Amino acid sequence: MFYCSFCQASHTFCIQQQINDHKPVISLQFNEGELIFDEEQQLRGIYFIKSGVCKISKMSANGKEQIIHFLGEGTLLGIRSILNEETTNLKARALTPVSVCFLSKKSFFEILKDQNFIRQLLGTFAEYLKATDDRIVIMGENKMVQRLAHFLIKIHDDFGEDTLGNLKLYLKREDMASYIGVTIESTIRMLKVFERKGLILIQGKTLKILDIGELKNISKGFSF
Amino acid sequence: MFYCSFCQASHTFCIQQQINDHKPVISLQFNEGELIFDEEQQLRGIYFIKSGVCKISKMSANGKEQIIHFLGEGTLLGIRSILNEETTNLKARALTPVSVCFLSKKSFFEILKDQNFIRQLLGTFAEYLKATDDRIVIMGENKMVQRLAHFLIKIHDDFGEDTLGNLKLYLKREDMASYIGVTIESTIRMLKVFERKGLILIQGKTLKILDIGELKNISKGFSF
DNA sequence: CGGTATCTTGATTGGTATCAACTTAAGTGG
DNA sequence: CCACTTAAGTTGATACCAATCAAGATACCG
Repeated sequence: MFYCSFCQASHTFCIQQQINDHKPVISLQFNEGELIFDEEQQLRGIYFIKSGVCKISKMSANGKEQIIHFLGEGTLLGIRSILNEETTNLKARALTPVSVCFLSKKSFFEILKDQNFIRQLLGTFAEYLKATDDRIVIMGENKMVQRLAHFLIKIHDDFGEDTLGNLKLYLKREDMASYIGVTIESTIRMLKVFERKGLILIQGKTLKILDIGELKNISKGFSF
Repeated sequence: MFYCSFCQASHTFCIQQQINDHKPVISLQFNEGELIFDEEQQLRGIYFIKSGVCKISKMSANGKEQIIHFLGEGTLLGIRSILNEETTNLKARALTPVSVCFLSKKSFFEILKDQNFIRQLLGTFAEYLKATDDRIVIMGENKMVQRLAHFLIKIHDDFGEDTLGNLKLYLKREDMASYIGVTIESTIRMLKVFERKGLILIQGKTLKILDIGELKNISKGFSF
């Protein structure tokens, strides 16, 4: 969690506070796998994730889905298109049950009058932009080993472990593949390699990180 | 050029106007190849490109340079790090002679009090974010033909042609390679293929687009 | 004019995509 | 609860694209 350079509180807290102070706020629930919004869609407002995880993706020219980010609680969705009065450029789908606040366009522009809020928003955008720049660099890595290692670390850091030490966020092989930009088959094969090397443990659907240090080395291009 | 949803003028114009209205504005010149700022640097302010083109890049884990964007006039540099009070996450280098306005951090935060400016800035950020999302998707394309075709179209659209119909922006093979995420050798080879197919014309340093329609098809994954 | 940066070409290796088949798991309705 | 259907995961064989290594050509600059 990062802290707002203007108000010294964490962004998540601030933004949520602002949104809550502004009525009406509509609460919405999405089931696992449900579509929050699609590409090229006209939104009526923005979404603030209260809990759950969703994947943000975009269809590539060849019809493959490229996952841009996995986003969890405290994230705003749909702002870009609302701000620019455009249709969405990305698709958002719930990976777990997701609970959001929906804020109408009108209410959003109302909050936007608040000097403090708008500055927080700029800070949030800036953070998001940094993360997105990093994604470009990672996608430019020519070896998938590195990208897979990076992905595992990211999921571990962002969403943590359950009580048994397994990754809390379960992802299909398909989604892993879409995120790192390779085929499902290659993903499976490389996961097996990681398992054989004692870096991870695969038990059915669950995945456990065993040697995060070595994974970090791999993601940096060392050894292998 | 896109138009501001708030003030109906083009962003470039508006932002420049705002900056000019705010003294002191320091004008700086950078020669071709000169570094504007490096990664992990502490900036004292932001830069507004008045003319010229620069490349924004980041070192990947394996020590290769990944070019994120080529940015021309009307672009703001360094805002992300100033807003978040962090060091830069990217490197900016002049590709042509570049003329910028430098605006101190203090002056920037002064302008930031202007409700209108801050909204324009949000709009600009949003646009930039969209472009960056697209970059991720393109880097995820597994075939370099598509990425090269896309790159050529982009340089053509963003920076145009000279009076002879050649691409106005000259780029080294190295920079093309860094942008599309492949080796220099592969870039050269694929350019030759494009030339043999009559899509482009290579004359020494200059490059001319002959069949932009077919390049667009290739970038979308058709044929080839 | 010599030295350095950039560009180019060839041969080889290796990583991933692709295709095809199969296994396992998860629903679903009778 | 079982038979059926579909989704997800897995494995192997093969082809192809791009990286790598090595060498040379060309342009550029002091």
